[in-house]
Amino acid sequence: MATIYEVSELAGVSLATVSRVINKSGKVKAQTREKVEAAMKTLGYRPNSIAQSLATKRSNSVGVLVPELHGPFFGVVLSGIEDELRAEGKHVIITAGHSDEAVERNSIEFLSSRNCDALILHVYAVSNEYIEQLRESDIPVVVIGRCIPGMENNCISIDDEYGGYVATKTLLELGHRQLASITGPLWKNDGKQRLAGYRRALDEYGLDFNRKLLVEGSYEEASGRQGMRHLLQQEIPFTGLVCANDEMAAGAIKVAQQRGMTIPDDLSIIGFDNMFFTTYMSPALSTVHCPIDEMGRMAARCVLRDAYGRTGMDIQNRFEPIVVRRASTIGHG
Amino acid sequence: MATIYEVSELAGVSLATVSRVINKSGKVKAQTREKVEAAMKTLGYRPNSIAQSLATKRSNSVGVLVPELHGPFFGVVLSGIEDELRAEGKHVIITAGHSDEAVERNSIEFLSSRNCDALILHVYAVSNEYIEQLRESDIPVVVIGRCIPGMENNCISIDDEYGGYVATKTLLELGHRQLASITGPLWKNDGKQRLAGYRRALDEYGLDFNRKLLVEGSYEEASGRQGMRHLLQQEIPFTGLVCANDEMAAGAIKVAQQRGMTIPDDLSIIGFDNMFFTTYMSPALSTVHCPIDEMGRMAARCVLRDAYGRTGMDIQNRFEPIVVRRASTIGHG
DNA sequence: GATTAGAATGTAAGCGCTTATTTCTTTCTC
DNA sequence: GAGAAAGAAATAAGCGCTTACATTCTAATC
Repeated sequence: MATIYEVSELAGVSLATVSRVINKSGKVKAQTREKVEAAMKTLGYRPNSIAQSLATKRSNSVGVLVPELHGPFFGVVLSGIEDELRAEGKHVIITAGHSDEAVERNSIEFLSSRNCDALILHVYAVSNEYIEQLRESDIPVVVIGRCIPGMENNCISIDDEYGGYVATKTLLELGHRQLASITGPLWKNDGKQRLAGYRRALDEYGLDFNRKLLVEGSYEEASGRQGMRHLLQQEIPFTGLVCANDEMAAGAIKVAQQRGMTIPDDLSIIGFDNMFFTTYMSPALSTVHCPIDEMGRMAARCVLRDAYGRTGMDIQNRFEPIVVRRASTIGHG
Repeated sequence: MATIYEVSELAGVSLATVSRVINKSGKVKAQTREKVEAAMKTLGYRPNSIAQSLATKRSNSVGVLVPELHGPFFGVVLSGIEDELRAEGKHVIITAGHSDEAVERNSIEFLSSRNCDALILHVYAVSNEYIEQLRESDIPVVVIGRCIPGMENNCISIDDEYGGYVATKTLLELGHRQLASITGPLWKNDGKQRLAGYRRALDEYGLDFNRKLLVEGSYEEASGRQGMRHLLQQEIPFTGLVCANDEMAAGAIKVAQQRGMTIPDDLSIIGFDNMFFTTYMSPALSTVHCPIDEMGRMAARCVLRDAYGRTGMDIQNRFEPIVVRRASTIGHG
């Protein structure tokens, strides 16, 4: 690969001048610019961005840490991020944290030693303190899916409590009074919040919260199946089921149907996330829509603002989920 | 961030020595190594990998280009790649090519100017020649989902023709004789190949290929719905449907069910890819399994071999799809 | 035509690290 | 204990680029 030196030689100008035309910085006569451009072209020159980074202390890359790369959720987030960042010529370096504290920390160090200009973190295990500390270190950080007090402007989150609330309320308004729920992992903030919303809605309707009609899941389809089996075993009748995400709802439906139940006639079910596959299911799943693509974009914009000094961008930090009613829920009584 | 210089100062040794302990290269007395390590620790030193890259001409990062970041398919591929590469301390830089020639080329240049040590490409629009040329340029390239003659060792692909063939044969063996198909985009190689397999199976059973029972889809769910509507309009009876991917199969099932058909009693449907959501559907979708996670891993291993000189790895370049029978297919006649 | 402000270009010192080469220490042999 | 060989550490030259500062042009002014 040709270097800037060869270009300067061929064009008969100094390194500095070549650099100026590359970066469109400083003044350079049209005529010399053309000479330089011609030389770059004949040499097939492309600036070495590693060298640029070293000299400018900007890597033009932002590190992204998500729990998993596969699965329907994070792809969408990444997609939003990449789109927005790429348009500004920034690179995206990705790693997976696997919701494990050690792996998450390790990934973060990995990314920062790579001189990322900023970090976008969707983490579960690492503490708020750790993140605050990181932020003080110098590198701009934006957090997805968590709202850390004191750094609201750098967090992109969704109101999970409210989501749990409206999901539950939807069933309640349909007349259901005996509800069950398969929650997310309760050590994860979103799982906890969604459950809190569930309970608030029950409270509001003056209904007792029955511990036996609650199972803690893991957000995976298998745990939805398992949870459903467990609920059925209780032999306590229920006509509505609130699941903390769509995959678990899918699992629950599967089990219900295997047991000969008809959804929604025998049981109304609502999920959470509004993943693309919810419409493929039969019945199509009612769920709570989360604008995750949008959240990814917003995270990218925060980075643009904090690390690259862009201004005047529309940034929304907090999102409100909305219910999407489909065929898996129906009126009762 | 502390630099190597500060470390050398604090430890009272030269830069070279510090570098040696960082890289575990060359001989260094245990005693001095400890001094250096202590200094690194008290300074919280982490090597600047940009500078390392510049000096070694290795960026320790590999560029990955996939058609899309969202969607159930590529996340899995990425996951396999990241897993394998990360374990070796390599970074993954991702971009999306959106199956558009200009965007794909642009992405590739973007990645190579970033001094990636290798490229993993899952492209649709760019030509084989372009890739061959790229490869000659100097940077190791591995291609997913395409088998380019002459660079078989750097391609990870699946036998789509065979996949189309066995999918179709599955229905045929179940006794279906009137088949329809919703294909992938026929300008994409995989779409074309799957269709070829479909036709081969028909041939083998001495069945005529009826153009009217063939619709070209786009791999998206909507096009599955549309395709199904179109097929139904032909008013030619068919009892089996082969879809070139699972999403279109989901769309087709949706429409069939809306029209009051029962799957699989009225129509057996088979998909392709074996995406995770196929088991969420009712009936669960029969499909053709493609080991895409595995393919991602293999691509990563090729990179490890070609760019980082690792040896003795198990690498499989060509994969064979296998049918997974579920509830959406049933015997006929 | 001398003066000079401003534009255009050049010079050279880094950015933080690696590594070939050189220099200084040990250790060992006879 | 001299000399050779091996081992440990230091020196210094880059890697390809940016940029503050210095220098040289250019053209406008009187």
